[in-house]
Amino acid sequence: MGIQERKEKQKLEIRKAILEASIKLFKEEGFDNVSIRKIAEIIQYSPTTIYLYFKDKKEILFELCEQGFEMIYEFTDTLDDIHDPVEKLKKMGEFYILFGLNFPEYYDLMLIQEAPMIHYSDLKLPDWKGANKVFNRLKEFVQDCIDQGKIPGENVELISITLWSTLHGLISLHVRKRLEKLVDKDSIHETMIKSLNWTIESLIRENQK
Amino acid sequence: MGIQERKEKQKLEIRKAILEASIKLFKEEGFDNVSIRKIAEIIQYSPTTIYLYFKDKKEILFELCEQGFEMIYEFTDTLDDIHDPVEKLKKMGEFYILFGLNFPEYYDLMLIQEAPMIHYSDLKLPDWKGANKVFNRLKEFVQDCIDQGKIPGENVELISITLWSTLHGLISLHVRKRLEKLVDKDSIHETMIKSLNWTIESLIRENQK
DNA sequence: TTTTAATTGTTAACACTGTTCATTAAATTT
DNA sequence: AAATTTAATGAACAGTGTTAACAATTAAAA
Repeated sequence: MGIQERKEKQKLEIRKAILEASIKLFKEEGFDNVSIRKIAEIIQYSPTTIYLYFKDKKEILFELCEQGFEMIYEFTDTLDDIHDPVEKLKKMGEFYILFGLNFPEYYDLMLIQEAPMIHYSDLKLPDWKGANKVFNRLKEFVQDCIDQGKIPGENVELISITLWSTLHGLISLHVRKRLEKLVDKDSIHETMIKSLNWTIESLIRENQK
Repeated sequence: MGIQERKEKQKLEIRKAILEASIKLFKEEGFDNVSIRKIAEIIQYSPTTIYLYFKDKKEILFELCEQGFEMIYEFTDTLDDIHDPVEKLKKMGEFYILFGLNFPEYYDLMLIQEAPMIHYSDLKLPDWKGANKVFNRLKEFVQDCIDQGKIPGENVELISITLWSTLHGLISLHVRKRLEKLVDKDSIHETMIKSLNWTIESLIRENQK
């Protein structure tokens, strides 16, 4: 089955080339410039060829998302040094905020754009793999806080999702150009950090009453 | 200046017709079907005529947004009966959640879509008028809570924005098809309500320590 | 009242988009 | 060498927002 193998390999290589071209376009020219025709031009194939390797554009965007979540997930590994779980939580939140502020287009694609999610429901993939990896990390950290008696642990899931929602709310308001209408433009990062700290602190204080 | 007046009136009428056609399309056929050509067909003018009354499509979308915020704002008036400011806050949050769940496309346009906000930065309008009206109401309620000693009042702005962000985070995750990947599909509303209550309760409890 | 000027509306076109279908070229199997 | 499967493509579809050039209508000035 040497020929079959080589063929599979070639197929994967073209897939890879398509993805790399997409990422290049995405990073250098922005989301709006990731078009099938432009990808095709980079890899020197006709636009229709892309449809032999990906079901549609959404499937390509989905792969870009996964890459983004991997970036966040990899960061969480660097938090192993910190022993205080509350500090871990804060650092994770701070990184998440910085990710949103520094790579707004990635954040947009990963958590706001509808297209990549429609792909999921089509193929019924293991649901939102990359995001779930990150979310599970968050839940671990919250659980650690509970285990060490730092915060009251009634509902890990709810606490985690509320924490995430707060940051996602702020970041997505910013990414989609709304936060600067409510908050001074120069204090957006500060506001997010304050909001994060205030939320976590109130969790802790509640436990200390 | 009778002629001028009549002309202005006619101009406003066509503007109104364009907006009404847009709203009709938006409500009946969804956001994707609000196109300049379709609007033109409804009002029986050529597509280019629309550009005599609106700078671009974004300006039309902006008007739809304002209409949506007015819907929310009008609801806040019905909260005058409630005297407990905490209850007011909760009811406002509950309504906001229902708005997001019942009119996801409106919510999307008002708080997620980029297009209507780009219009703002172009014309430097009084910033995000409708949304600010609603946000000010929220701040009033939070201030009431502080004044009546229900919650600690260090930073009204920060508390308000954090509360809003939490709900916006949840709703926008839902509207953009992410929440169902983290939470059981049937308990989305429940999760939102729990998250809202938990956030407000922790605010109150913090004060009672 | 006639001519000039300004406003209002339209047609055609541009430069795109994602996607599909029929057709051709290449590689593999019989 | 012929038949068959696989890979790749060109042309086209049906749409998008927007603009420039042109025609028609209306108002103002001569």
